[in-house]
Amino acid sequence: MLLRVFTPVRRRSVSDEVFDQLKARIVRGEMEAGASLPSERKLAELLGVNRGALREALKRLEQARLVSIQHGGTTRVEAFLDTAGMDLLTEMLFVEDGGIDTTVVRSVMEMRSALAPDIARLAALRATDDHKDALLDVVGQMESMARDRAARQRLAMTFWGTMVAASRNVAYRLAYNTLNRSYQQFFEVMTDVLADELDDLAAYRAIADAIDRGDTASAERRASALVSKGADQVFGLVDALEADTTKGTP
Amino acid sequence: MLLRVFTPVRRRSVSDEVFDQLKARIVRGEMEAGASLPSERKLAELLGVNRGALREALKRLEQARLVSIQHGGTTRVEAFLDTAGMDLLTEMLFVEDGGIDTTVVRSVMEMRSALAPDIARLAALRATDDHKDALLDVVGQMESMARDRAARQRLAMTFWGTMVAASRNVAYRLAYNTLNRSYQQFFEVMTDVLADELDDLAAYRAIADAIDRGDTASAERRASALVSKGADQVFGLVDALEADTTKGTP
DNA sequence: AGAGGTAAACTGGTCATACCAGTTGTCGGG
DNA sequence: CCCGACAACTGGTATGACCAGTTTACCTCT
Repeated sequence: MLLRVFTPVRRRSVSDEVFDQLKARIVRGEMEAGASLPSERKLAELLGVNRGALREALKRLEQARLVSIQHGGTTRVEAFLDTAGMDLLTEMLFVEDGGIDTTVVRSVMEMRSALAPDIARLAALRATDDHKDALLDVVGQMESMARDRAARQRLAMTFWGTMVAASRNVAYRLAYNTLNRSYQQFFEVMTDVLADELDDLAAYRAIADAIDRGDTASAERRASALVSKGADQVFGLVDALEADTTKGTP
Repeated sequence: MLLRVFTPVRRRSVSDEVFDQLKARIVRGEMEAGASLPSERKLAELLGVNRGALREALKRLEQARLVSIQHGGTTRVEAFLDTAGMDLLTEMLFVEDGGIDTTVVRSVMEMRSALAPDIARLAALRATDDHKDALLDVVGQMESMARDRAARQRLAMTFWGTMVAASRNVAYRLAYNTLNRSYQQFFEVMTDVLADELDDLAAYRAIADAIDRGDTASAERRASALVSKGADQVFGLVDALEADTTKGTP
């Protein structure tokens, strides 16, 4: 962790700031779906920014399908649960006061559990020799770092990244990019939470071997078992957190 | 189809046009990853647009993670397969001359097949009474339109939308929004392609019933069987298309 | 009084221009 | 040869004007 003592100063531009602020307000339900935003001129004045900077933010909100803009009409808030894409997951992970939304964490882990087995199956079906070599190599590295779980965690990310590439499924690959991004926000915490999964070196080896010999059934089964370990741990954790929360606010 | 005789004139703004053009060029590989774009001033002049309009497009490309912008530095093309989100699927579906990319279609259907069973399982686990009623109602409507497949296809979309909502998994819900959007671009074609699936009214009924009584195993199994029907048809079609293509260009 | 149409007053969309704020490279002095 | 200051880039922000749609209110005609 010595590498991260100094957090890089992230200079945030005005339009980024505006985008994040409006996005947060919409996702937290402070502006209900269907409601009209103030006109660009008024909103820019309210926020104390230039109209151009505001427009950059609004166009991005439109692309994220959080608002819909109509030339001549007003800009309205969308029902984002029915329109937005997975990119919103990282925003929804956090609740107002810095806490995390356990239902979102559970959702992400459920999706991971559903996708990983099929990714492994397809990888066994379609992996090129390069992919196979890369997988076996990564697993070898993991085995050589049996005592450093955090290092293996980073290698596991490489492992799954290679798996997704080997599956040759572009939908999985793009979904993985987004899921991975939300995962990285909890990277340090996950080192302990996913201990059972990360310590199961035999499973990673078995998956790589199965893919190497094109054994789809075995790859699928082993991958399912592996990610279930981490998922079960996370489910237990979020269940406990939810029990605490409901108990704490009677 | 009488309702759609007149296609609404979709006035496209300058910044939308620029965004689409640059996005297409990047996705088609005409600008390789890591390459620098011309400066905003030059690019605006090349495109014949104002710098502000160009910036709106560039900020959207950055949000889609197709480019990375650095204050003071140059704007560079990203390796979008490793960065972009699922929203890019709709763009990648189409190849330069208007044809479709069969590998993308296959990817989407594979993802659908992987997610649908788990969505059904979770729906059986978590559906509220309102969700159950809505599902049973939709299935009832489908059964009453046994002869109009296109109408049932629209109802099937409602069915799955309700299923996803009932699963209470926000990751599935957001992914569904994106997948559904790409699906709707082929809506008319799919009426025939998915005939086997859409005609299996008993399956929809079985799933709704299983969810109504909280039978997770049955819901999962029936959903898996149902979507497999459509997937198999699509796989057969794209396999044939690919065989034609490779044969046509020796 | 009601229906119709027209104009004014909104809304977002585009533009030109200037300047601020970073980064990069170059050139001169130590 | 090293190093620091200064151009000359780059993107970021701001102002103000005008274009292009939509909505509304009012006025006219039936």
